[in-house]
Amino acid sequence: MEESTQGIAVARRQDSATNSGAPRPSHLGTWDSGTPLPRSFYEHAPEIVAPRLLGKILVHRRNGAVLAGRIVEVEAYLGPHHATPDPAAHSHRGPTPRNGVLFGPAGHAYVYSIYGQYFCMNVSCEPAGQAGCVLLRALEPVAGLAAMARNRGLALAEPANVEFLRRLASGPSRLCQALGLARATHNGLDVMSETSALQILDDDFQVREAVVTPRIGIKDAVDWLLRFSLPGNACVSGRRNFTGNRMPIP
DNA sequence: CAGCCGATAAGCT
DNA sequence: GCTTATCGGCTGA
Repeated sequence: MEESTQGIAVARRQDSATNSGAPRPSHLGTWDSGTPLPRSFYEHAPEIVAPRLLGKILVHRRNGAVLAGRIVEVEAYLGPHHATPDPAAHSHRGPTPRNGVLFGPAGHAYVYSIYGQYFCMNVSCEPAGQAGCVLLRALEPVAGLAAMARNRGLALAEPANVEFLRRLASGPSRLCQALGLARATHNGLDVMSETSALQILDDDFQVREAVVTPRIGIKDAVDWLLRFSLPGNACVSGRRNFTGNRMPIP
């Protein structure tokens, strides 16, 4: 599989059987499995882990149902141990009841409520004691689209079109709503556990480059280049015209 | 399409 | 008391 050059990430695994290799959305492709990443994957600085998470699969299993999407947009938030502390990070004033998960071991979900009505999900990075994390900002849905639409209060579009896919999980709180994630049920879960309801899986989808831009919706450190997205992917949140540069995945 | 605005409550000072 | 890592609806161009 490869990253796409237009619109949506592309699954080529089945293309040879059905057409001449034209790009097609990966939700029509064959995502069916994958393996959790090792703990060591998460035990690096968030600005390294964040771009590496692009293309990985976030899976929520609930009552036999599988809701999943490919990660297409992330942001890094630096822990207070960093040389220049990150004023936009929840952890920047040290541990509190809310952000405790961030100071624990790497590879755990930090789910918090925001604006009284939404949730956002991060993955903790770095060894215990260091509170770097990666905010998951957008998915390209690959499984459980009908359930996601229901969770989001949207009408199911069949066959799925790009605008429908985009509305499902393009935004950090849309993502949580689509997958049914909440602080009470998912904060602190280990995303690399084989038995966890919430996992991040690697299915060998290859990503070579990321677009780098400033982070969204923050007031401090607005010029830090810590937002990473899949080049040209339609499910990335916000405006489609990026002014960011491309960088190789570290 | 870009920009503004209100909803709504946990979390922290 | 004040802020907030958002979203969706509305306005105006």
